[in-house]
Amino acid sequence: MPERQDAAPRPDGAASFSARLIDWQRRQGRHDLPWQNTRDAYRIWLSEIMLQQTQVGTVMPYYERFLARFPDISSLAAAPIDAVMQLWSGLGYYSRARNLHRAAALMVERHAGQMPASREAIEQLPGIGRSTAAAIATFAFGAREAILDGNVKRVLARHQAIEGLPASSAVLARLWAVAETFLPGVSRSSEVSPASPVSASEDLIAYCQGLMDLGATVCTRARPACERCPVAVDCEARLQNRVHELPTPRARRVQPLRATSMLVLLQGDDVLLERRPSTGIWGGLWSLPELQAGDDPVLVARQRFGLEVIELRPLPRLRHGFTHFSLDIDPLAVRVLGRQASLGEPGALWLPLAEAGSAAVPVPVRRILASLCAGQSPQGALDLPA
DNA sequence: CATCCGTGGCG
DNA sequence: TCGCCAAGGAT
Repeated sequence: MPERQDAAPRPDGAASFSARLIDWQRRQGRHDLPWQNTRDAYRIWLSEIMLQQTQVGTVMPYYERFLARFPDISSLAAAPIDAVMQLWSGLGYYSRARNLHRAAALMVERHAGQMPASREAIEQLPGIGRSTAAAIATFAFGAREAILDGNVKRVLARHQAIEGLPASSAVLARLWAVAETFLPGVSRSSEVSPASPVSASEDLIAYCQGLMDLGATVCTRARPACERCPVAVDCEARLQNRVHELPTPRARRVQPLRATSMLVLLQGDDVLLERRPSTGIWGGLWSLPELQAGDDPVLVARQRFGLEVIELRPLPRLRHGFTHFSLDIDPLAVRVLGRQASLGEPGALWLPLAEAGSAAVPVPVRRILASLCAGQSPQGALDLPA
């Protein structure tokens, strides 16, 4: 199987896919994102993890905060997990943060606190799959590795007119094969700019970045700008007038609606948070105790937490959307006494209401706490709008 | 291999 | 308002 089918100039005189993409990236690509213009494997790794299933604009403030608090692998490895989760709170997919923390510790233990340099070794770390490992190896070490994220899948599926669900194994295998075939050749830098040859690793970095930039800014899902695309002349989807139908969209399904009730247990200025299990939704985050349908909040407060209820007030319902279901949350503010009875209970924590919203909590809990904080009276009564 | 895991932006 | 999904990986 020819590894570099595309590396040579095409018979029709057009430059290769990679040469056109590299040239485009240098002229039209993104060059000033916070995680660019560095070869620091830690910074690149952190950005790649945050950017998984998350858009650039969302990531930026989280990235800056995280880097300021944990500037390198060893500081991250030494941090308590709650400090890591707190900086991830609101970003979603919280297993990414737990795996990041685990991987940092593994690198301290096994790799002298350094990111290993090969794609294969990087891929052994938790939370890092083939594509993320390839991106880190490329950007940090100038490796020649194919990436295949959502942007690249869309670009390649269109350019090669590959039908079928990109998540299916057959289509995925074809996309990986194309991604490898299109990699720049080992010594083709002179093709791009003969007057000022650049190193092969710089070409590889520009190619990798260019694939993602093209998907993010030109070959977008809706309304792609084919007139600005450097590989439009031989894009099969465009030639067949099928750009809008590729890649094949996922079959949609009805999203279930679930419901829960959350207890906001208040004593003095403090609210009770519970640590969620490390698996499942909001894994490892702190949250409000949940009430099963039909549970009596007075009994739950007494039996589960040893607290006596003084006052109850339902708060407005929130609907929170996830990728695969929606959740209606009915918060119930409860003023209680008897807090010492629950001291020492593992996985429970009293925090000042004003601070709890900035702890490692999921977004809807932060919203509940914020609304309560805004309506809190100095005496500590549940002074809330009816 | 299909499902699960968050949140926010956008058409 | 609502469906879609974004620099994916683990199970």
